Amino acid sequence: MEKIIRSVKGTRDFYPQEMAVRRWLITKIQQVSASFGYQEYDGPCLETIDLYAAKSGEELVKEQAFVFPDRSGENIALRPELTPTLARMIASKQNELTFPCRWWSFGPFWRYERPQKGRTREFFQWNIDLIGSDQVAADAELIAVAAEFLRSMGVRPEQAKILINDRRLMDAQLSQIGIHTELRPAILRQIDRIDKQPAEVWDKNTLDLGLTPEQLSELKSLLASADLWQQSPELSELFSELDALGVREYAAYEPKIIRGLDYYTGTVFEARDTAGNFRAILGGGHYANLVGDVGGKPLPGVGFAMGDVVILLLLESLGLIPENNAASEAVFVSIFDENCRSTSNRVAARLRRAGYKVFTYPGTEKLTRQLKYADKVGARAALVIGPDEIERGEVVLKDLAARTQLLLPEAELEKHLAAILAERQSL
RNA sequence: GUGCCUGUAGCUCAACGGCAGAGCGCCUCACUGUGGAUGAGGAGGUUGAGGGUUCGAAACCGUCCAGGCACCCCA
Repeated sequence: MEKIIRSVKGTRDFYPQEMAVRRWLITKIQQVSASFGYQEYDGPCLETIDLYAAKSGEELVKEQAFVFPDRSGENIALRPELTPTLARMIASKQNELTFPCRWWSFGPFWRYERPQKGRTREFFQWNIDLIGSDQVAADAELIAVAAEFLRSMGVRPEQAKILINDRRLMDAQLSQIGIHTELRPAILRQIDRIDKQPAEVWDKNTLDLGLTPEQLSELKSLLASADLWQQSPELSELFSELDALGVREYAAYEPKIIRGLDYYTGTVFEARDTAGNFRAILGGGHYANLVGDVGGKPLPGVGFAMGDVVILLLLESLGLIPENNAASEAVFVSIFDENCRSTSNRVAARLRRAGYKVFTYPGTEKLTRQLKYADKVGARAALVIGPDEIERGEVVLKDLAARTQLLLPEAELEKHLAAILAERQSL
């Protein structure tokens, strides 16, 4: 093995094959976002550490952000999430924007974490937010966006579900059990990890937080209550909205969903594969005041984020990633010999101007090699233009997939090419 | 940051203290003005790195690097 300088831990190389998949994912995200009237935006990848100081979970910034001093000594962070940037962008134009804003973004993020399945140090994330509305309808809309996205990827409701809860409901329920206000945040965090710890360990840890055995028992029956949402007017309305939006089948109530980030104040949700093979596909919720820490008038909203890693793992496991190959609709023009090169180039140029994707061979190696090359890179069609064809003004058009070929006048080339490529479209 | 598992040819893996191998892929040829196939040859490894134990290490031991699994946290 030669000494090759290693890539940075937790980063991924996107070769054309992987890049085509990423491009496909971005296209789907763009289409779904636009179909709900959302506009694309982006912020810088570099931010001052101060932006994150007051917001986010503390651990997210202190332990999971890539932070380094720039040449002037200022501490710069590679953005670990987009929400603080969004808050700043909204706050600084708060008086000129028209609310509610519907914004989405897709870009790279970095977190200094231990890489493992579904988690890398550099990842791409779709962020989408509806800002400036406190209505249940806004929460429902974002969940519908998530559901329609899953649908557009070919993921069926029995394969992945959006699990929904409401922090206000949980808070009220904890209060009813008699859990004191100061204790509730810790209990909520504990609820969030109930499926990650063995039952006895979780019980013990929960008791250690200060619950009585009776409260623990009540808490556990609370978390097993699939009908709890019916006690929440907001959730009742939410599920009814989801029904009208045609995405009810993707949604499910789940009292264990809390979400880690502090700024969620109402509806919280995350999408998970029903087989339980992967971590959360996406997560989000309702916040009471996006711009609270950045200054500006209180502004509620709802949004979610989806990383590229888990969704691609899921799609891969479900066989839902299409074959993507940039060359698959391209035409290969072979170069028979030096004397024929100019004719081949002329034909190639003409086809490009007609809108086809056309590539040639750099040298004049024998046809076997050239056609093998065309086949391996996945070209859809190939042309052979030798001395005999040139003399008669003809070309040989090969359908590489069908393994057939036609000898035809050069003038009829476009007509036949269009037929071959149309045939591919219909597959 | 903590614990556990793994690292052998381009890829997937075998060899488990005694000569480092297979399948696939790659290259050449049969092949002539024609790509899936078939056949015949061929190239390719300091066994992740650098130490130790041993007559002898891919294998055993500790260190580092990387990947995976769980925790933490989260997309």
